[in-house]
Amino acid sequence: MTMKHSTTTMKDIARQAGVSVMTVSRAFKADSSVNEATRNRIREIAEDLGYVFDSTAATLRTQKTNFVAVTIPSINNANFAETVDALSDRLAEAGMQVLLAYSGYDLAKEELLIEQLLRRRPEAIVVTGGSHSDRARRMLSNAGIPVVETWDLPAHPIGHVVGFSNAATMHGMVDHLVAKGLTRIGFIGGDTEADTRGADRRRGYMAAMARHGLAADRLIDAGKPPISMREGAVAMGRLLDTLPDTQAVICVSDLTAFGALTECQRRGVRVPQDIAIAGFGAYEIAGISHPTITTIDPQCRLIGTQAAEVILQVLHPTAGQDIAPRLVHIDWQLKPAQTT
Amino acid sequence: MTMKHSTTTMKDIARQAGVSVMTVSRAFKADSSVNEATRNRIREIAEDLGYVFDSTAATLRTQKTNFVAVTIPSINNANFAETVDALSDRLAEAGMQVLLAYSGYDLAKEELLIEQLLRRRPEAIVVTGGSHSDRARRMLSNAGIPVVETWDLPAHPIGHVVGFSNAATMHGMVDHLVAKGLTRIGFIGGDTEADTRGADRRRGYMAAMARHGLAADRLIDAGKPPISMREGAVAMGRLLDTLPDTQAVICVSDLTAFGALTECQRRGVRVPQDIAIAGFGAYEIAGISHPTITTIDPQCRLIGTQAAEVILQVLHPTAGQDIAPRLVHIDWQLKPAQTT
DNA sequence: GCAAGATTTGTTATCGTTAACATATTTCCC
DNA sequence: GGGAAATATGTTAACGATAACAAATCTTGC
Repeated sequence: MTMKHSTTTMKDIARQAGVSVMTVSRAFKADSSVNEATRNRIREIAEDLGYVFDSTAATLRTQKTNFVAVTIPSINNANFAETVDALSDRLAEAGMQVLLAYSGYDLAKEELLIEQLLRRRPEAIVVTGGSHSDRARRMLSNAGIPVVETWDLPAHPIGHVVGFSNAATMHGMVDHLVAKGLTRIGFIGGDTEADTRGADRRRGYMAAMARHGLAADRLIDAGKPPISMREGAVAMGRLLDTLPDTQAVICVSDLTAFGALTECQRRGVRVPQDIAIAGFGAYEIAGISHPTITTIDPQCRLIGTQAAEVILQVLHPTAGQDIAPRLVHIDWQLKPAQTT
Repeated sequence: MTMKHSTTTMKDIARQAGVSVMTVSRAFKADSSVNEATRNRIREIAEDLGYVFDSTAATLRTQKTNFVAVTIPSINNANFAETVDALSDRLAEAGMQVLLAYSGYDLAKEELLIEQLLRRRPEAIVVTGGSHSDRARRMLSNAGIPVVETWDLPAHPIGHVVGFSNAATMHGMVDHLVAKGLTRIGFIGGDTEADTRGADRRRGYMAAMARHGLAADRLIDAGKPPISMREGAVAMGRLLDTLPDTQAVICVSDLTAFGALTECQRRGVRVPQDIAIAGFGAYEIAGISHPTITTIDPQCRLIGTQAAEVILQVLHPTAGQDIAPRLVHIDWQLKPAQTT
């Protein structure tokens, strides 16, 4: 219980305990051979001095940081939060931590983040999506650590992949709606450039409509991602104003979809009788709103645990395991709205 | 464009450029005196070798990490996400990064996180809430860095505080409902131990009811936090089953409140005519659901920017500024539901 | 052309920890 | 009781960067 501990080091403890610094170091390692009495004495003195282990120094010497860097587009997104949560949980079991950074759906910012993260020498890096700036791709390739791209199936993966085809989910969704006899189907999404996964879904919608011989011309651009509930409501208003005969609308996310739903409720448009509403992400709200929202469950947590699994396998390969890039396909599921 | 860069260091660049390591180091610092031609040559070689600066080593030597540690209860919470986002933005302007960790509403886990974070030698640490384990408090006090407690007004602050009284917000809410002539007011919240802010709100509700001479006996325990929408719906079901004459219900968060709202809709209970619903947090859903939800806006982003401001002031005190612990009061606001 | 000052580069030591090796002490078995 | 094995501790050097100081090179004005 002294003050000014900011600078307490193993040296101080060693002096006080009358041992060498190395013995102190060993006293903190579980498996090392130190006399039990000595170890306890050292631990006590450390506690007393308010000692906090300096992992910076240890990292420099051992070249092991024991953390995995993760980039996501937004911190305020339940989908990515679940993936990160599952990832952290699984990695924590292996004694590793996650260092999280978010890009704000901006590839230039992502590039910057990746550089900053790599400077801290992570053991592996997980990025969301398969679109990155050229320099970001180069840095990732050269980093000499496992790279996992998630939430996407990039055409030219950098390293490992744990994801699904966003476009394919929209094929599934369009098929589902068409099977219900709906043909005049719209799409509410964001600015194509920024949210690459959203853009993929939009393309998937268009391709799927074409496959059914239907016009994919009921596209509402709701601005820069992420598209909020409010923007979803505004977009729905525009759709109802301009194309009132629309029978169904697919939204880029469940939050957008919920906003759209509330706009219908405000206008007295009945859902799903007058218009069906679908989203993406299997957010809690999709299953509990009244009425519920048809959605795609991308299995957020599974993406996280699988990414962790890939990392652990590649970092600690057991005999006979190849070190080839992994490509893990995540099976998304369509969850229809409850027809109560 | 060589391979195996995992170990490229300034030494390698120095050798290739025919200069000393120190010159390489200087070539990466903006203000240092290096011949422009030399600097460019070094930068080129670095790029060529795929060099990535090793901040671990720099940190050890300079004793500056340039990051602030932050703990929040949950990563999947828009309120905390906004606070962290605002905090990051402001700190980024000053060239600092945020290292985020979440405790899962578990004080034992928070203690562990705090220790792990301090080992990385942050310049400052921001924690959510004012309740911590004894050892956590001790570690924070002894850390020798600025400590900011947020989202609360602790009776015995560790260092600086940027927050508000959760109990006071509930006084405001009860007053608001009573002013509308409602007296049979319930509360849906979580397990008292785990979510200390939620517990404070619950206590605030009870005190406020007592102040009005009303019975605070319509308490529904919705389980372990965070209380989801679904749990809110279930809790509302129990309230309607057991105390159908309840006129208003305050929920521990807007998400809980929305779940409660949907349960009313499923049962044909009219909101707000039959029962009024209030929440907490000014989540987007509170303002857009149909009907909207009365809520408390705790000014999440302001908490973040103010916390950043405190940290920057304390870390770089300008002449004449005291270094006394700051106590920043955040003015929450009650946002009534729209009466359309 | 030369001293004084400015600019550029180099040398050495160091941050706090730990791997690798060396040495001292204890245990244990025949 | 002697020596091999096991246990406990110490010494040295290193991880990759940079602060502090030293030295070399270049400007500049008279």
